[in-house]
Amino acid sequence: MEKKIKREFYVRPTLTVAQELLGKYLVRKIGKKKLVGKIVETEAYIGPEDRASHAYDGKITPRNKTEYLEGGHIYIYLCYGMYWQLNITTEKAGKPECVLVRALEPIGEKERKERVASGPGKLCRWLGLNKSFDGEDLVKSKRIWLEDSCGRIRVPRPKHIKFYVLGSERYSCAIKNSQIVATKRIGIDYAGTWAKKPWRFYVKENPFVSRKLVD
DNA sequence: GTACAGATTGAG
DNA sequence: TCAATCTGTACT
Repeated sequence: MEKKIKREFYVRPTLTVAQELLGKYLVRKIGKKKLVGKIVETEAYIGPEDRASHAYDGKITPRNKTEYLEGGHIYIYLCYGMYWQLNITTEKAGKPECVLVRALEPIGEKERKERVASGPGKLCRWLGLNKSFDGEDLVKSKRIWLEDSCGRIRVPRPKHIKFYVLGSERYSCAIKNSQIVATKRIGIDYAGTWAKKPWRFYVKENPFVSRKLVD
């Protein structure tokens, strides 16, 4: 039933993963309820060379150590003292590369219209993510993972109903190349020439991308 | 121990 | 345009 995305997907070049993550479904299970969102915006952070990366110059600290895990793990940290930032590691263990998930299009009847996950901080707040997810393995976790499609969505329900399915609508999972927009990354102007790299990717004209620099 | 910046957000 | 808010990191 569930088709979790496997390790091989993540253990690849970061720029490839960052683009192919667009259109994938992030599933978060909280008790019996599931929250699902389609990834519509990402940013790539590439290892010791990338001045904007927390692993710049090979730095390893208590905060960023999970960034060095094998692809498919979560690296999460607190920013500005109040917002968590969800990153998905890529490449082999020891390579500190990751993809920052910046925005989700909520899937489900009620949330569908609201921009509750349009921004890296909002997204973590919506999904209830925090430090306890640092190092979590998306390939094995029972509380958060990714899927290629979301044909059947279970949504929060009254207790007396076993569960119900929201429509039978199937969403396409792959975003065509022509639908992917690449821009410079947000909030890292201090990174010199690295700040200019077009390593932010989002789905063209999608209303759920984060507020800044929308099309 | 103390200082300070930061991969943000929402209100004004 | 700006303040909220606090951890990690660098320095004394």
